[in-house]
Amino acid sequence: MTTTSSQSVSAPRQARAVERRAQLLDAAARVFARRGYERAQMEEIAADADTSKGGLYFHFPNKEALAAAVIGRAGDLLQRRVSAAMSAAGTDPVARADAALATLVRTLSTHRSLARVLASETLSGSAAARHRAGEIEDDFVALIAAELRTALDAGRLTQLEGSLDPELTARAWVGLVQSMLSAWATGRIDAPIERIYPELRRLLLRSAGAPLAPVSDLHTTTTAQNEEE
Amino acid sequence: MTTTSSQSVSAPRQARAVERRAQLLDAAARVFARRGYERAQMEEIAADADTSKGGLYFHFPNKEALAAAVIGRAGDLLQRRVSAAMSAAGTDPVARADAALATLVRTLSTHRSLARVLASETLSGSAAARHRAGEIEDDFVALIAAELRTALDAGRLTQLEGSLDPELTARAWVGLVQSMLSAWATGRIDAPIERIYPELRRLLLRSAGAPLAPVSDLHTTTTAQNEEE
DNA sequence: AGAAACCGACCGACGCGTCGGATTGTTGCA
DNA sequence: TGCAACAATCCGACGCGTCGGTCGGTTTCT
Repeated sequence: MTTTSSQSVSAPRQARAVERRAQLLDAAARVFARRGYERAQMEEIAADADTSKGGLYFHFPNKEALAAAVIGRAGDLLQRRVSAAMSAAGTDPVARADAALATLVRTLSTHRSLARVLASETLSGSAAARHRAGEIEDDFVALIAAELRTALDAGRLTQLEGSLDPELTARAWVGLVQSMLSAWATGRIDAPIERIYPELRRLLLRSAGAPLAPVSDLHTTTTAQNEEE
Repeated sequence: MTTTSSQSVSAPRQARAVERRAQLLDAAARVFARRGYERAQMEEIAADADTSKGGLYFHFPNKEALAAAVIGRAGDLLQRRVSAAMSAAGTDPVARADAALATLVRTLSTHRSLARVLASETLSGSAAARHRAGEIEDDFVALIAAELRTALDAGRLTQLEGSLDPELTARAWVGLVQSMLSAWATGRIDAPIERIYPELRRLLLRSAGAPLAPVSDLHTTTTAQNEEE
């Protein structure tokens, strides 16, 4: 679990500035999502936020920092939502992992652009953003891996043959969720996530030999929903 | 299954030119892999192939066509290898799907740069290349989905609850393989594929309720290996 | 000789980041 | 309440480096 907050460069004091900054980040997320880092132009981001290049550069020193701020904020949002959902899910490791995945999917599916940005920024994107995106992913992997490990120790997972590697399995779970969401966000899958998710969840749980319907599936986590954004 | 061959623009008659073209594609694949489409410079690709920009432009009309040719060739290679492996695997659908996945992993793992290019080009990359990459992925999904469907009809898959969706499952399998390979190709996973693959395979088969060790696992497919590249 | 293949200086568009100057909001004081 | 002085925020024309692509000329085959 790496550092959580990402106040980026300087903490703006004036309330107006904070709001503006958020608007700019929203616009940047949209443009990065539909164009990718390299093709996104500062000009277009500014226009998308109803401001000018100068105004944009007043809040962010350069394109790279802007991208880093976008994925940083996305990471913070996910972090908060997921950890809230996990603690709300109680102590059963399978239930906790389940809740984490469900929250991840639900959050990203309600923010298509974030899903796209996170997906693409891991490979292309500026160095800083790429690094941060990797960190976020690693955090999730660690989170899931921990739950899998305790589930394993508690004998909650059916072992068909030699026990599974929690790290690798966690990495696989996260990777699968990422790739499905990315396919969905780019329209390569057109079905609604409501139909996709249960199936995805079943595949994941079965892959690890976890009991199938222990707790929450899709709408259970009504916790920690009313935040900003 | 979309068109298979991709002779790109014009079929060069002179033998030397064919070879040169292949060298250029190799270099392009390397550079695209380590820089991504946008950051890759024609100059660097040319240098990497021990030629000049002019020489490069003699064989390819522009950057976009070059990228399309790179992923086109990768797609053809995969297509050939995989279909050979599948028919060598006999008629059992699970064995065939298993062989397809194994070949996919083995081929891409021996061509790190192709793995990277395919992974990133799907999201960023030129329009043509992106489209072609999507086609390749869709072809594989269709291939696997077909096997899953017949396996399902033949009752070869354990149904724990409501039967699975072959398309979605296939999409998930391919997505998972892609994301693991991409993580491996970029060094986010450092373990050798020999260690990763068996675990990955187990996860995949278990996720669909397929019998675990029916046939080939890693070294079985000694078929259709000696080709170009 | 003629064609195929190659070279690399050069051109031009494009996009990031700058900067001098507007515009808007805030504060202190009469 | 009116208003100057100051700060915060915003504007957009321009500078300038960076490539993709061109083209006249050279080298290497056949």
